[in-house]
Amino acid sequence: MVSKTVVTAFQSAGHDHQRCLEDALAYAAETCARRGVRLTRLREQVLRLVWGNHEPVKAYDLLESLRRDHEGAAPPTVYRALDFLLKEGLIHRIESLNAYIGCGDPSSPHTGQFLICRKCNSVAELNDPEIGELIASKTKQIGFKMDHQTIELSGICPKCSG
Amino acid sequence: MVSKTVVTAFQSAGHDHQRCLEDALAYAAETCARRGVRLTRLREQVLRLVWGNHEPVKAYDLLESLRRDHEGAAPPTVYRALDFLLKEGLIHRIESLNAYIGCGDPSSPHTGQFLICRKCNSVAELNDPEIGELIASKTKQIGFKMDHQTIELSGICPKCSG
DNA sequence: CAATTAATGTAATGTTATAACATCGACCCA
DNA sequence: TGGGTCGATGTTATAACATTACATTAATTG
Ligand SMILES: [Zn+2]
Ligand SMILES: [Zn+2]
Ligand SMILES: [Zn+2]
Ligand SMILES: [Zn+2]
Repeated sequence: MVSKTVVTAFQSAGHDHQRCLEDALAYAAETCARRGVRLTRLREQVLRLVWGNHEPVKAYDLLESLRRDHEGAAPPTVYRALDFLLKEGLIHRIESLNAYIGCGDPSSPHTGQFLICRKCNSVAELNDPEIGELIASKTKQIGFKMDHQTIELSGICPKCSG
Repeated sequence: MVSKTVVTAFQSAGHDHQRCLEDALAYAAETCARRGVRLTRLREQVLRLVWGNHEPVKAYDLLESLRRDHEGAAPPTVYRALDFLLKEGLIHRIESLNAYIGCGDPSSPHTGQFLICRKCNSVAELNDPEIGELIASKTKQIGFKMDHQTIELSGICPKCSG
């Protein structure tokens, strides 16, 4: 998969999410295999839950879902899986929501630029190099050595404003 | 005060923070008076504590400080004051740190772009129109009606890398 | 098959934030 | 000046988010 500016678009009505989900899981499995890290049953299940839709998911909601077929799940169960998935770039954390969302392109590490619809809660992810580079150059000008960007944009998505 | 790109710079060694603090408080008082809102003793005290230095401050640290001369302070005491100060644009919330920092230019509402040093914890605030407008134009292109930006950049400040 | 390390289980606790209702105090207007 | 109104604060409890610490189990390696 080649790097793209719109990593995950706002989804249209006809979106085949079952397919979208299975693709993401297959791609994650492949990515982990290539890297020699273990996408265990538990981690895969959490990833599947995060990918349940295109909305950010909260840790304790994941915990509740997880408990449906994983009786002993506790907060560390979820947070450890999330830490792994974050580290491998399979999901992103949305700081302004304390929530997590699947990444459509874990091939190369990136921080992403998130468009969050405050009406329907859906999220699109950009990885726009112009934005990243403009910010990098502006911060460099004032002597700042940037190593991470958090960019979260709140508003109304095309579907909700249409 | 005219709008500036670097709202709050990284501070140099000789920085007269006492002066900086008093200016900010005076400016806040003036701004509130102009708007007809009440910068009460409590709110001013919280603002003073947030402006204690150029590092983000956590709500429960504020609470602890506040209790030194305000015996009955409880979480709502702090959070209500913070809500007021946020609404009036006198402080900003740093989402990635769950912390709060004074705004050097509350004259016009803005969201700010924060440079956060992960070594010394100091923060600089930009309000760079090029960044804001590039992001606005990119998001508009895909039909997103943006109404709020969260931009938080982590790295090493000039003082710490020098 | 032991030894080692990674992953998960389990209990407790720490940290951040809000809800709900009571009281107080500033301000306005008879 | 007294009473009404509304914004601000007090107070108690709890919700929501996250980590520590230590025990146990599973995978990997020699
Ligand atoms: Zn989908
Ligand atoms: Zn991504
Ligand atoms: Zn200062
Ligand atoms: Zn500001």
